[in-house]
Amino acid sequence: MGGMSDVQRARIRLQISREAARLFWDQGVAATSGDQIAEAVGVSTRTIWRHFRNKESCAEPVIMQGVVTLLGVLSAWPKDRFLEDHLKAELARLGVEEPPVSFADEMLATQMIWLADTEPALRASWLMACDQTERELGVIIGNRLGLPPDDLEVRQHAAAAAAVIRIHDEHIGAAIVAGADVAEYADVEALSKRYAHAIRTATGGAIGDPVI
Amino acid sequence: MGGMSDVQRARIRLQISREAARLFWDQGVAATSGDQIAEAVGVSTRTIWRHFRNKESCAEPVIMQGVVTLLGVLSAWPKDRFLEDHLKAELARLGVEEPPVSFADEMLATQMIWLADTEPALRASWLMACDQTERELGVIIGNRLGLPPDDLEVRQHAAAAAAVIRIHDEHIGAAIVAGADVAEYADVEALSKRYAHAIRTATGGAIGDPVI
DNA sequence: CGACAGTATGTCACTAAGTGACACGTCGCG
DNA sequence: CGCGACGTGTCACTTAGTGACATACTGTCG
Repeated sequence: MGGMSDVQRARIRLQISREAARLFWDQGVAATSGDQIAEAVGVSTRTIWRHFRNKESCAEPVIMQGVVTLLGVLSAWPKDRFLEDHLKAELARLGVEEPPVSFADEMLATQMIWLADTEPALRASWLMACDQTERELGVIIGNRLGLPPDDLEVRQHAAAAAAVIRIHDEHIGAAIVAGADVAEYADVEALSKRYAHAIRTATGGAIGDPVI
Repeated sequence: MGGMSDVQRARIRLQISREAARLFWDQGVAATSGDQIAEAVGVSTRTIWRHFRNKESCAEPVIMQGVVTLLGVLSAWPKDRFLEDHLKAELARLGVEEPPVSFADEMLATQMIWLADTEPALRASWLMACDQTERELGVIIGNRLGLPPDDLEVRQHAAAAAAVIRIHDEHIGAAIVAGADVAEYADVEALSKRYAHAIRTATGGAIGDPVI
C-alpha cells in the first residue's frame, strides 16, 4: 500500500523546483518550457505535470524554503518566552548546527522572490506561498491565543504577521540581489529584533509577549 | 494618436470580466473555456487574450470592484480626521448617492472571492488583486506619514492593512454566500468601526489617528 | 526466491490556452 | 475623399496540461 512517501514526494518536487528556478533565473519564465525543465531534471515532461499543476508553481518548493526556517522556529516558540528572545536563541542555534536549508537553496529562493516583483506569473506563486505561510501562522497564533485557527481575530493577526514577514523577505532579497553583502543580514541579534518588532506591531501587540 | 482610452479599455475588460465571473460561478473555472467567455460577451476569442493575460485573470476586474470602494474612500481621507469618522461619513454618503459599483457587481465579486478559497487558480487572481490594493495603500499611507511609498515601514503598514482588509472581505463574503442576510453588513457605523479597528491594530496604531 | 499487487513513470494522442501575422472595418483628420 | 492609426476577426501555430495505457520498480506474502 502507501505509494510514494511524503518525504520522497517532497524530494522530487524540490529537485524539479531547483532546476526550474535555475532556468527561470537564467532565461526568464516565459522562455523556459516544460520540456526544458524535464530534460534538466532527467525525467519525462509528463512527470513534471504530475507533480505540479502548472509551470510557475514549479518554483514554489524553492520559494517555500525561503520561509520554512522562520516558520519552523515559530512553531517551536514556547508560550512563556518573548518572541525576540526565542528568535535570537533559535537562529543562533541554527547558525551553529546543520542549517535546515542549504545556502544554494536560500539563494535560489531569494532570486525567485526578486523575480516575482516583475514576473506576474511568479508573483502569483510567491503570493500563494505566502498564503500557505499565513495558514500555518494561523495555527501557531491560534494555539498561542487559545483560539481556533479560523477565528476572525486569529486570522487577522496571522494575515498581518505573514504580510510583514513577506515585506521583510522581499526587502532583504532585493538588497542581496542588488549586491548587498549577505553577511549584513547575518547579525542574529538585529534580525531577531526586527522580525519580532514587525510582528508585534502588525498584531497590535497581541503576538510577541509571553502568554500566561 | 493615443489608441483606446483607458476608460474604454476598462469598460470592455469589465464587460468580459462579468461574463467570465458568471460562468466561473455557474460551472467552475476549469469547465469554462476561453471560447465560451468570448461567445457570452459577443467578441472573438482572440480579443479575450488581447485584454487578459490568462483565463483566471478575467475575474480580476470584477474582484477589484469589491475593494475599489474602500480604496476610493481611503484615498480621500483628510489628514486631520479619525479613520472611523471618515469611514462612517463617506460610507453613509455613498449609501445615499449613486453607489460607485452596482449591487450585481458586488455580488459577483463576493462570489469570486468565495470561489477563490477553493479554486487555486482564482486564489492567485484574488491575491494579485490584493497585492494591487497593497500598492495603492502604500501610496496613501506614505502620503499620510510623509514618507515615500517604498519606505520599509510604509510597506509594512500597507501590507498589514491590506491583509486585514482581505481577511474581512473573505469573512464577510463567506457569510453572505452561506446565506447570511446582506442587510447585516449594511450597518455603516459598526462596519466603519470594525475596519478602522482592524487597520489601527494591524499598523500598531500608526494609521488611524489624525496626523499633525 | 518467486509470484503478486500497487504505484510511479514513460509514451503518445489529444484538448485547450495563448501568440503571431495579416486582412478588414472604423474613426478622426486634413 | 484619402490617409493613417488602431481595434478586431480569422487562421495557423506553439505549448501548457490531461487521459489512457503499457511498463518498470518496489515491497509483501507465501
